[in-house]
Amino acid sequence: MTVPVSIRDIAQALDLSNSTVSKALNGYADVSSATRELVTKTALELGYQPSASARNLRRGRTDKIGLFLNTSLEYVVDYLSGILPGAVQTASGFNKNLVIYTIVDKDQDHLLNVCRTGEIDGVILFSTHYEGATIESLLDDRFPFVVLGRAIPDERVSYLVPDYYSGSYRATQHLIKLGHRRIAFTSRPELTTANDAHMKGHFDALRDASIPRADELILETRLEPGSGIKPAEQLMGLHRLPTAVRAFHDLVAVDMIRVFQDKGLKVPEDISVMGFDGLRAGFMTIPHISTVAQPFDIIGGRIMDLIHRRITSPHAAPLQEVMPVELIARGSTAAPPAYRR
Amino acid sequence: MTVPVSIRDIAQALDLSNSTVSKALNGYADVSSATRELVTKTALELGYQPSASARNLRRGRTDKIGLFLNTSLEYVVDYLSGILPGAVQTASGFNKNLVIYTIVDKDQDHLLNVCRTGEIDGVILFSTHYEGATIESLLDDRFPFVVLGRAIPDERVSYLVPDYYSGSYRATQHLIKLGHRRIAFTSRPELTTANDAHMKGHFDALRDASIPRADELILETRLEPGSGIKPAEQLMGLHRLPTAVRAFHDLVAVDMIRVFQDKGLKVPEDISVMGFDGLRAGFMTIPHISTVAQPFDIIGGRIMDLIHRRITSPHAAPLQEVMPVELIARGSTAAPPAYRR
DNA sequence: TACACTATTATTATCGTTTATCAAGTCTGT
DNA sequence: ACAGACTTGATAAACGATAATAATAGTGTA
Repeated sequence: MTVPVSIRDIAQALDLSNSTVSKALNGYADVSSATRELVTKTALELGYQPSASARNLRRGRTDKIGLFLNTSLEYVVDYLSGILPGAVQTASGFNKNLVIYTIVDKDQDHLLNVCRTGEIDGVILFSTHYEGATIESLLDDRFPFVVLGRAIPDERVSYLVPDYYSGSYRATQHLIKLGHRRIAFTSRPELTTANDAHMKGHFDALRDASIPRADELILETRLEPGSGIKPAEQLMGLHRLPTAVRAFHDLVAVDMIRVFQDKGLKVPEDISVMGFDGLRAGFMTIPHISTVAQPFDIIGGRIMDLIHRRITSPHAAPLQEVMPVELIARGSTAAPPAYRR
Repeated sequence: MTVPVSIRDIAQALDLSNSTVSKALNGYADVSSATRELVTKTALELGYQPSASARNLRRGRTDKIGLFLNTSLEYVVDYLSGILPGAVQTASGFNKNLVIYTIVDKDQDHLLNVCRTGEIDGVILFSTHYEGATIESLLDDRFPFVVLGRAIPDERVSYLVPDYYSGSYRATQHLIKLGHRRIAFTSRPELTTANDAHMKGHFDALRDASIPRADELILETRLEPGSGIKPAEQLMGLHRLPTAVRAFHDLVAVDMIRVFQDKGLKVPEDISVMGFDGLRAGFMTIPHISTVAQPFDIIGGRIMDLIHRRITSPHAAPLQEVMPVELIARGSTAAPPAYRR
């Protein structure tokens, strides 16, 4: 059993040609049911399993979907954890498996090289891992890919994106309904489409409530760990504190809450903090973070559907989907303090 | 670019044989530096990437490590999420990647079949996914594997296991130090080695504090979602409630806290709840769960080290390692209520 | 001049499948 | 009885890389 049994072993055992054995095992018609039965029986007896490498080489596919993970970005790790069960579950329904590669910084060459080795049939691109040129290259190669978390204004690409605009609108609206009028916002300018939608949702909600826009309340943040600390400190330095903050995502909210609490502010009594995405990290603070949750369980399966579609019907029009999000009020948001309202 | 460029294309372009090209690219000595340079240059120009399937077939390995995930077990998903960053990070250091397969129930045939196709070079077995016979089969096949989370009393197998005994001892000791003497315990009899260690740690701690053992306080639980509900309800039915409970793992603790709070009990004022494992789920309740944390970041990398070692030096003695765990007191444990002490 | 030796490149077999093409045998129908 | 169709199976050519072996040219030495 140590040395793997090949199709040839079965053929020799039964004095057949290996093509016949192959056909018998793969359900071709031009094999008598008698031989087929014989072949399957001995295949089972010998513990035969077709060599994946040989089969892949011949068939020109591997039935594997790739996904690149930048392990230094806590945000991405959390996000991946959320979609993983749905993704692998759905993939296995297609007889496909998920391969997880590491990517350092935005090593596009590495990503493209992996795709070109043919070790995966398609790739899921996290919005934070690729650049425009990469998409062009993949399109050139006609390599199947889908983008997760960013809307690409190009009809040739398939993507799945949460409804940033509506989520952002409702998040700010939630704060306004609680009575807030001085609401800070953290943005990530380099993530253009997501950021634009966030901003637009926020400002539309303000406008609809006739709240004037205050530039001092717009701060920048990044995706790296600890990226909520600086903007929180900046806010603390304002002569007049906002009564609520919209964090760009839950990890930023976690950082901000820690900073506020360290400085003696109570959340939500003194200041409300609203997160985004619905990461598990939103539960790590006390109080838990009010947020706009992406439906991770659905997203995982759906992104797999999309990539599977790209692979199996490359000529079908790419799908571009917007996922509805859900506002979840937890403990980090409440009415503003009376004295500062 | 659409059609992949093979080693033969380079050979033809330079009027060389493909073996020379192969050698040039793989750093063999018997190639003149002039040709080597020429080859690498045109390889780059043509965007050549060696076919993974062809290479795998010829080399007899794939540089992939497999891991099976039962997506219906929240516990396992949480655990995997915890070790994932460290695992893929370390794997990429060995030039290996992680493939995630789904497993339904304990489909051992599926697991073994995947191993026999040769699509992975080794496999990481979660303690919850395999059976004794599987280990025997893998040993027969001489297929590299390591077990995560269970101590196998067999010198031929490599495993990595948290220090259940010491962790359990310290968890109970922590409660005793807070003043508890009536401490309930939930066990999972079917997980023999882990359970035995848990039990022994618990009872040793009780013995060392001269606390008599009370059988009514030992309850059974399972791994499935919601498995903490039943034991919590059983406890509520006792004529005399314990002042503290040791949950078998954090998810059980989450369930129990919910049940207690639903019934009007305050945690930790009325009853303390101690978790185990240090899953992220421990943060989902208010208060956060006191627990004994496994060092997930280290475990992920270390389990990769172990499987890598099995693969590269199959004749070296298998390593069996016990990971130190850390007691983390959060909000779910406190002194017992005075009136029930 | 002949031979050994080195350095470099070519030839060819091989990994284990799948599949296009062929060949042989069995029926069917006129 | 024989052409033609229909079954069933065999042969051999890929897939693209690697590696063992062979071949060639060039150099040095007796």
